[in-house]
Amino acid sequence: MTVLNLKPIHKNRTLRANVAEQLKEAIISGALPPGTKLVESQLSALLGVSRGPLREAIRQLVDQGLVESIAYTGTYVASITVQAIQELYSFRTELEQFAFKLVWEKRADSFYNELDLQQKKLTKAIKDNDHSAAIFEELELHNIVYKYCGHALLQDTWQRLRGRLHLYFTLHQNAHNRAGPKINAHDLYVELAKGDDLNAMLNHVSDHMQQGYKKVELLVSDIESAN
Amino acid sequence: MTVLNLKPIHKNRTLRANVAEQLKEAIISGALPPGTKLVESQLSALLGVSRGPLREAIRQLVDQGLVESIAYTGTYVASITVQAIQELYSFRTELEQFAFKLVWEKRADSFYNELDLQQKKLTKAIKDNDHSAAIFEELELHNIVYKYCGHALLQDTWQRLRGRLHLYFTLHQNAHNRAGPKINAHDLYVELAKGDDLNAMLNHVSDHMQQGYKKVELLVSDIESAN
DNA sequence: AACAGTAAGATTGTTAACAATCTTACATTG
DNA sequence: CAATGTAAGATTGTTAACAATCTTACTGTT
Repeated sequence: MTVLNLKPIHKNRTLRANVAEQLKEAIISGALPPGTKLVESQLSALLGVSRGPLREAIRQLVDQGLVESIAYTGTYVASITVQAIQELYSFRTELEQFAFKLVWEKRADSFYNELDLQQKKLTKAIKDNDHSAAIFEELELHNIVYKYCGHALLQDTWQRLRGRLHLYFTLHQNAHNRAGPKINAHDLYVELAKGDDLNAMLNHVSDHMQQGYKKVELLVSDIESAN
Repeated sequence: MTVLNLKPIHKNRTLRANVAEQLKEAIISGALPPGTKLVESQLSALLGVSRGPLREAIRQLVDQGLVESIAYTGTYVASITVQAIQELYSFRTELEQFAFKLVWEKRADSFYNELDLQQKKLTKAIKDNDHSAAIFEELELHNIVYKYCGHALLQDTWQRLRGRLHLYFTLHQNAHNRAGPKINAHDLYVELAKGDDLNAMLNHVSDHMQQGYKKVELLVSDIESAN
């Protein structure tokens, strides 16, 4: 039999999964801002779904840290705190450094090609002024190293953070009305990821994250002044 | 008003939470071995609970990696694979090193005291030949650094791994019919955690984890030979 | 005998009604 | 008027019946 490339079947067909996907999208796109109360009866009516699968979907988002739940009281889109942002960035630094350490000796052409391809997608989104796409493509670029390092647990953990990270980016962008990723911000990242100096890469990850944090720091001041 | 020390109220009172707790206990204690099919109707009857909250509890365990779910087909207690064990140990090494880096400058008497206290509990459990308690107390000892490092996201991630780790320990113990943690295995760990040499601590964490992995390696061969 | 088709049973997914809890507004009391 | 008690409404938690899907065993065909 010749090689047969079949597309994966979308076994996403449970309502629970669809609802979770839509809710997540609504949150990370900023349509449901932090603090918004998620009333089950309203949402289930809105989505044309009963409360059972909706509740299961909400629980999933709780586990991803995108919503917070208080028993018998309500679930709310997760609020942003200074500490949460700091933690996310510091933790993410560790994860991505670990990922590069793992992937370093395993890198191959497919890895390099995907980096280049993804960088092009990111650049295009920025040039097109498509802020929303730019955020997605930036996360996709960082996703590559996790995908290739072959560590399922690490990738899982990264995916869990990714939603919150996306939300922060979106909020920052909405608050300051432009300012997606800069056009050349990832040139060095890709360069080093294809290069021979692991330590340089690790240091850059650290720097890159700190720069990212500085960017979101503006959001932090907004939050503090809002209290 | 004088200082008022009230115990936290057990807001664990939703069935979902209670069921999740009991199911988790049943799994990590080995009562429900890997591969066991969790039939909702059976479990709900057994627990005297309807399927709604039971399903929500099961979803929670899925997110913790303790059970695996296939839509319309069934949920099963997570199987053990060599890769999963390796990943867990390598990832845990990174997490705990990060935790020690964070806590190092913040350490205070309460931290040292808790280490000593917990080491005593662990030693007692081992002396009493209470294997199950020894596993718990060992995990509690490692839990301390996560508790004191003040990084909620890190602690959360650790908690998520802890269940699976507990399960591996239990399985290993059941398979080889003794061999909880050795009586002095954590002396150096506590010593270094109270000492002044961060690098020595980080190296020891790495060694300690590798020793732990070696121990569970026996379990690995059991798995492989079972296939 | 091997294979495809099919129907019965079991199990998960979903729904809608019911129960428990919380919040809010209002009345009561000192 | 402040503080406490109370009742109404809203919302989450729970249940049990119904629908969709999968598995398995059986039948028939080649």
